[in-house]
Amino acid sequence: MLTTLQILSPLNDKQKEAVHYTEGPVLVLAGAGSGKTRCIVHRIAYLISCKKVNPQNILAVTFTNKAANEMKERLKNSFNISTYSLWIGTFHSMCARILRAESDSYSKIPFSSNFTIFDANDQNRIMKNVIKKMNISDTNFPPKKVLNIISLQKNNLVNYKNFSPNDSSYYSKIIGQIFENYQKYLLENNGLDFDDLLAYTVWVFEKFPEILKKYQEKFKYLLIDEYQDTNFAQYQMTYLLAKSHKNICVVGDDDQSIYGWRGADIRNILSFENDYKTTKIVRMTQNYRSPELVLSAANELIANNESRHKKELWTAKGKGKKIQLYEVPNGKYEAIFISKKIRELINSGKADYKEITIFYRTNAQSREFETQFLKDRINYQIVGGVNFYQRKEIKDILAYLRILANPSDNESLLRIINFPKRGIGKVAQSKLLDFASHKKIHLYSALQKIDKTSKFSNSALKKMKSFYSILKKFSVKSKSEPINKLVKEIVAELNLLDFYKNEELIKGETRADNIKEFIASTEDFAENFFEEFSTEPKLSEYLQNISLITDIDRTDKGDNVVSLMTMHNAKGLEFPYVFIVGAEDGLIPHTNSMDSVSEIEEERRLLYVAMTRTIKELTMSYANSRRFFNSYISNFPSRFLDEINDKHFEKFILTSEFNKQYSGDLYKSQKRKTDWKTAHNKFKVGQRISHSKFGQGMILSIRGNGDDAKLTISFNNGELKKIISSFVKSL
DNA sequence: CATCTGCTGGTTTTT
DNA sequence: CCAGCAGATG
Repeated sequence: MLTTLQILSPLNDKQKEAVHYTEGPVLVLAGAGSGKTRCIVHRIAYLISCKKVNPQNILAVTFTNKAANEMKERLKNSFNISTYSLWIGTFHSMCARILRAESDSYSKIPFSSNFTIFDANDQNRIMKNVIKKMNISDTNFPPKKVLNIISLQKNNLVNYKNFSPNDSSYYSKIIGQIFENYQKYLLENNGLDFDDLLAYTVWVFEKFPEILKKYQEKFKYLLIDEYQDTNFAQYQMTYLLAKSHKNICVVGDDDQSIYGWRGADIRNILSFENDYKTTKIVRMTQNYRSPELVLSAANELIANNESRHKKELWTAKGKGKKIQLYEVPNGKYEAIFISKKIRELINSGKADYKEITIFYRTNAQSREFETQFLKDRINYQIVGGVNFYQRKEIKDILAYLRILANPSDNESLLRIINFPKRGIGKVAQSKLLDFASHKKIHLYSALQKIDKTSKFSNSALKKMKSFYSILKKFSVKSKSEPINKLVKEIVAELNLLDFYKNEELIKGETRADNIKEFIASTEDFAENFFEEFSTEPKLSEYLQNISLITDIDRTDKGDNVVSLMTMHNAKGLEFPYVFIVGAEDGLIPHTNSMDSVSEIEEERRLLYVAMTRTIKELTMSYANSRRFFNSYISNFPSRFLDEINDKHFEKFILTSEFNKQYSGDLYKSQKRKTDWKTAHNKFKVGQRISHSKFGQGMILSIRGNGDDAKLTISFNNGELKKIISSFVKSL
């Protein structure tokens, strides 16, 4: 146990205040690099060591599982605190845990504790089927768009029963019906999507006061990190938990709110003091991370936002180097020259791979860097992007595991009923589906119950029986054997490694490698689990942990590599050498996020977040031309660059040098005719319009500027069309 | 019933 | 440019 002095002395006055003030509501407005994480860790240590608070009475919510793990490590290593009974995790993981704990004790909760968590891929598949079954066209109701709408509803605690859009259009009515069918399908599968984890937890708290009371009493001290990125469901959840004791400490920075599009509401942090009358506010404005030139550039940029708490970060660090700003001819050359710069940093001994990072706005931008880095032998790693656990070969194995844990999970069963190929094709599958729905049972038990009286051919019957017996065998093993052993046996029994070796050479090989890595990861998991709980993890323990793990959480291997990631994934991280690429109008701010002030402001915050990750040197670049599918587009430098005084930059133009090397092809692109300063859209998303031929409708999205803008419109007759803006009149 | 092929459409950001 | 998918073929 450490003394109060030992915990507080490394902190500055503001940080001390935030740690010290443990009773009642506290709002910590912590600017970028001001020691936010440190503050939370020390506060937890202070509560446990000095205030003698039982660790099981503390709940700390972080934005990623990675952040949670880092906090646990720091508590263990720096303060010798056991994190065994401490709840530290994301909202989603905490909700999953609560729902698994409570759902079996209450028959009114419409799912049971072994529920499957469906990820974005599953959601897509499911939504496609729902729409198909309803006999509506998926061009009028694109699954992803519909899912997006439903997601926002759920985050605002709207379910299909109380879904009542303010317009009574055909479009909205159908959305309501899709919502209902989708949700019912999830529950039939005993499955939840990400948003359900939040929404059902709030629902449970409100519906069963005794459950709420239990958690209110358990979590006497709440800490919420990144509060600026909470949505209404998360807001309501914390409000309910804090209601009785009000020992709630939220930490955040309105300037770093970058998830508005996901339902996050910046007002949650801006109006915290109104929600809790006796709020103690701590403002932390000293930045310990960035050199002065970088910080003041970021300050200047963010000062252009209207809706924010006014504040200016300062640093005691030296001036540092100017931001290097490069104009390059195109995306390919951007990668070539950055690769060169990185090579120089490494060879000169100035930096190690792991001290360098590249931030971009869209995942697609990573490709050019990957190819170039492979050529130049620069070790790199993509953080985020296509999730390891979402790869086909991994999801197939996971589907086996899921069906064993949750026999109602038809979705997973259908995924593997004919994988690897065992001769159960479309026809047999649809017969099985009919049989199951007729008997009102799920597919797994349908497999068990089919017999000669049902209309299956003898051979189909035999194949399905044998599939059932395989599952049955695994199922028995899953109850006694640890997860790592089970996975190994499944892979062996299905002969997956050989299967992939026979596939196309490169693809098959990486797939086989991924499976091996997956097996290794289950072994790691089992080992860690045993260390912590002194017992071997079974299937259910594994699935509960794995379903919410994302790639960002997995990157802790400490490899010495350059990190590539989106600006969104950069949140909470820091690197000595930062490269921000694609600083262009159209990328940041993104074309799809530039038709309202609030969208532009969020884009500005995103760039602000990216810039303030810098510990030593910041380099930015923009390209004149960029590959877009199979054509080229020309972008202007980001308007945000104009908002920063030139004295912060050292500018380079690489165009002329480049023209000599690469003439021809790459320069066929035409310059965009409109200047962003004058370009504007007369239409807004959500606006109602009319068209001479198709009648009235509502704008769902806008692409491009001015009269050339392409509008996606849902017309009242149910059709979805893409129309050039000049053919449309506002109502 | 499985496999092959040619077409389409998708790129904003993610727990 | 590429993955995923519908429809034709063996």
